Amino acid sequence: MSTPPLRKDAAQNRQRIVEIARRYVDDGRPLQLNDVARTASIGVATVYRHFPTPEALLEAVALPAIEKLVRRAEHALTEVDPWTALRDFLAAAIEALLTDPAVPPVFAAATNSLEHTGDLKRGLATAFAELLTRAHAAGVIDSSVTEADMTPLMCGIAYAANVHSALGPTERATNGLRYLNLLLTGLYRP
Amino acid sequence: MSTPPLRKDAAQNRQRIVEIARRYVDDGRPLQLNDVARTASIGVATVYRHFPTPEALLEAVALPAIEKLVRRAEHALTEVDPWTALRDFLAAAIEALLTDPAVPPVFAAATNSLEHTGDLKRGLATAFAELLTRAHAAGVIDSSVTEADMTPLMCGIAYAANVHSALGPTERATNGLRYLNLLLTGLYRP
DNA sequence: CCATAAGCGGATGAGTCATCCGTTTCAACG
DNA sequence: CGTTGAAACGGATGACTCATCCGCTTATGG
Repeated sequence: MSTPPLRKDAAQNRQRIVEIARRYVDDGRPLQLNDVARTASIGVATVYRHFPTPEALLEAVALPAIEKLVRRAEHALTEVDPWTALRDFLAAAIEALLTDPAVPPVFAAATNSLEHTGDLKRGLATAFAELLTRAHAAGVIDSSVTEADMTPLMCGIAYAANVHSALGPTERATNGLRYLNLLLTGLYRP
Repeated sequence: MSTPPLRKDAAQNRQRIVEIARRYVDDGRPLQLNDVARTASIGVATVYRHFPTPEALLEAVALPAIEKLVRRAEHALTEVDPWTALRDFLAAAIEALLTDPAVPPVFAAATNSLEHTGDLKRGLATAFAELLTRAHAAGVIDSSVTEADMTPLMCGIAYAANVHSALGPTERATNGLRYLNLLLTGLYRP
């Protein structure tokens, strides 16, 4: 599975493509590979070689945000109170989903369909599972909720916050956190 | 605003188009107007004349389900206990969203962009508002939740239940109701 | 039965997508 | 250094989707 390191020019092109793609995502423009290639003044084939599909490119764009979230998860695992740990991590996840438009599709995609972020997402799932196990053991959350529910629920909250396309980023973030609080209230068992 | 009645052949074609489109939706095939036209053995232009965009066609497909939900809302308004009324109606909404794949996009779309279901959706919003007002007055739900939150939250739950594309319809419905219950627990103020 | 407006259909041009293959560039090695 | 082969490049191209336009057909009501 080990890939030989990219040639210098290839690495440069790859990075440039991701940078351009990031702008597309931030501006809400559709991520069309031909279009990205033209903007980057790079041959279409080069773009397709690096990223066979728009999803693959989007993954690369979302990578830093996902990595950051993984670090947050690791940090959450050092928190002693299971409820606080879970709550803080979920808030971080919602923040990532609402802050970076590249994140939700990657988060929602099936893990095994992902080339670049598959491992990271599996890591997140493990962290989720651990946080949930602790919370269950402490008896602070609804016992019927499993790890398999968490990603969908987070995506659902982010989706709900984004449905009002008229709202600005700030209101959407606020709504996302409000919705998360409703869910947390529903989960909590004092 | 009153439209003269359609000519007989036109009405027939329209109905046929919607029927074919319904199959597409049920099978999860993308609703491409050219494609629908060919399947229906009807000229492309005819389809475009009746439904300028795929969204418009989807609306027509979703119409019966939305009408049914409106009737449910009216029924809920006759229930005396505000909490029961709200809960039952929300369950009906989730059921509609999860049962009919045509419903979620229509539900999530901005009301004012809709040709056929705009009035119905406004009616639903009014019913929602009334149910919420009663629940607030009775002090049984979180006071910060407004009518504007309800549609997004319902869409979010439906979305969460559908993220696991691997699951069958039954499991998805079950999960949707579980998620709704979590939300309801979070909303409830005893 | 006729006139006419409403409706029909499919050919077509604009636009997007992704592949193929001849050319160029990098980097390892003598 | 110069050579060489593999790696990477690029853009022309054919397949495909989209939606419009306009000449033809059919329902309807007088």
